Amino acid sequence: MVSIDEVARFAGVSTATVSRALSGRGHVSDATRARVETAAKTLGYVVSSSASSLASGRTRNIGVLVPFLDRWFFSTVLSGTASALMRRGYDITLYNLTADREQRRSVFETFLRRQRVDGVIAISIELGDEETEQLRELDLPVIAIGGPNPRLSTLTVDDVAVARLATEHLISLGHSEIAHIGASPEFDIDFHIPTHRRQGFERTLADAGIPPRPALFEPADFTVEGGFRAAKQLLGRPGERPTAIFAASDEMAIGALLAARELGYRVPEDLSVIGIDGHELGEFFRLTTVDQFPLAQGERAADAILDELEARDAAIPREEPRRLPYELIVRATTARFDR
Amino acid sequence: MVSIDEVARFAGVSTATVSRALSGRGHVSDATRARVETAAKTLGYVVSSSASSLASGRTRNIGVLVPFLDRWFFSTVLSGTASALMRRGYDITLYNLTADREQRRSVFETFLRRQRVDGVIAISIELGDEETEQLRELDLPVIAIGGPNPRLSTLTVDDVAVARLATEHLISLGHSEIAHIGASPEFDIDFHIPTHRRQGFERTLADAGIPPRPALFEPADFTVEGGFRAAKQLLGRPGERPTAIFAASDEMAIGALLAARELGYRVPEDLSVIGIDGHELGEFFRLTTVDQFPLAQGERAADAILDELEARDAAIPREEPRRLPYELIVRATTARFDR
DNA sequence: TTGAAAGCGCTAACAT
DNA sequence: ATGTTAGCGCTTTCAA
Repeated sequence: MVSIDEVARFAGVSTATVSRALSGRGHVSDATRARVETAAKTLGYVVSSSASSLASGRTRNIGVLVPFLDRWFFSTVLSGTASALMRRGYDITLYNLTADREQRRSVFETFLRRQRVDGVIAISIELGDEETEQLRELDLPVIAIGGPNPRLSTLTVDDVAVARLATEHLISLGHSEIAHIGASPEFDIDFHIPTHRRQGFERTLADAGIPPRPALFEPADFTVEGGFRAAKQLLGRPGERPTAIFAASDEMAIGALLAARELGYRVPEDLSVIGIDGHELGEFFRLTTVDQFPLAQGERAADAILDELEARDAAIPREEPRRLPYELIVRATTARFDR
Repeated sequence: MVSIDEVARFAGVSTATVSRALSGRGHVSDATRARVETAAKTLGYVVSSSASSLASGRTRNIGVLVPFLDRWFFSTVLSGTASALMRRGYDITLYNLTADREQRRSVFETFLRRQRVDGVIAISIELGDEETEQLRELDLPVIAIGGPNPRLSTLTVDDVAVARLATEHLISLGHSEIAHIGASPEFDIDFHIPTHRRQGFERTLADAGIPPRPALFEPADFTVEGGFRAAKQLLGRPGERPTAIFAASDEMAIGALLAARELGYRVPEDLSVIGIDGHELGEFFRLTTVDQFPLAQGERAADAILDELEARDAAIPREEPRRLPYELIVRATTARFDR
């Protein structure tokens, strides 16, 4: 492996100058910089990250925490983060927080403390108090997507408002028998997003003067299959039959669509279906949804953390949770209901 | 950040002993080791990865190359890799090779050469000759999933045999009008997997004495939507109508299933459908498939590279491509065809 | 089994 | 604008 000394010798300068020329920190004359760059290129020199990190305290590496790698939403956010970080020359070290408590502890207690990263992005992780504290103690910039968590800088989509928008869309089309597939109240404690969506739904109904109908709520696990099963229950039960289903994720909405078809419902003539997320299959299924632009969320988080890193001297403002955009995308699974 | 000196002082030993006790390299008496461990724990000491890497030349970090982060197959393999590496105390640095040629070059020329990783796992990447060479020049263990590439250690599933198995399944059920949705021959140059699958299909038909029917081949892009469109073509065209469809991926097979339903075909009574991969939705759609266990593939790659790293002294055998297992999973989308 | 000390390859003061 | 040099925090000989 060619080292900085060889480059210095080749270019006829000191190692300090090589370092300055290549890193862009400190002043180097254009002529010298050119010589150094040529030398580095011809010798095939690339800085050793460990030596550089040890000396400078910067790693050019961001740790990214994800709860799942193999679910569409998370891998899409991650994809956005990865490309944005790479564009700016940063590496990304991936920590997949599994259900295994012990392994999860080790991420916070050991992995993240090895001084391998300059900052941390937590993608839609429900952090415990202790974990939040451990993150803060790293004394590194941290950006969390999700939350809001008052103790951390967060990028947050207003899930209550998102659900409100979806619900209002259905109400404005004339629906009042609206079913909801989402989180059951028991989950409230450690998974807030679905709960917020359910709250947005319920409040919007209340605001519109539509009485709550417990029978039109069905819990599910955010998978296609879960949505399918929930919709079968909702549509198959004798008695109160919804004219619209609001699923708390697109994957569940797709499951509901499939269930409706199997039961002989025409969508949207007999039944309207709306989801949340902006899933890649939404277009294919002509699904009406509230898009939350997950790819862009990942990119934003990357940009936010790098901005924070590069403005490290300026007083770090204790930030309000930054709001993430969302948008109603009306496709072909929702329509007017004429009673 | 507490350093090794503080631990040494606290435990009343030298830094060398702390290093030995904590890393497990070299001999330390049990009593001393216990003292050091206590000291480290009470002080909250965690070794600095850059200092350790610089001094030892080992990073405890594996670079993982993936072509896509947001496609089910790749993120599932990655998930397996990530959990296996983490279990063994290794970090993982993620390199997402995008379509951007320039960015892709920079991964090989810069990112991977920063001495940040002890080894590289390449997940289903079609590597160019130059890229293969650059990987070899890193002088690091490299494991590629896919290939086979004679210049690299690979874990390879025999795609020709996989396709043969799927095809034989259909033939054994009495089908002879079998359509294939897969890669068009033009892709042959830089994406081998679908091509191998097509070859396995064609050879098996030939071996069974079934004449090739160009009209029963339809190219698609490995997405649900692509499979849907291809199946619509296949099933909607007047004239030769297949009794079975073999899709080169489960996602395309699911698309085909949806298309068949829309056109009023009953599956499997009127049409059999088989895919490849072992997609998580396969169970839900009752899809017959040839599972290639992507999660396990990722774990295997992780184990393989760590084994190679930890046996670094032993002569590194230039290996045969190691074969990955696959298995026919018969569910409910295939059935006998009685003419 | 343990300690002393020489690096590992850089960066950043400090000088010039 | 450039060079000299003292670390950065470990690991690993080498000696004891």
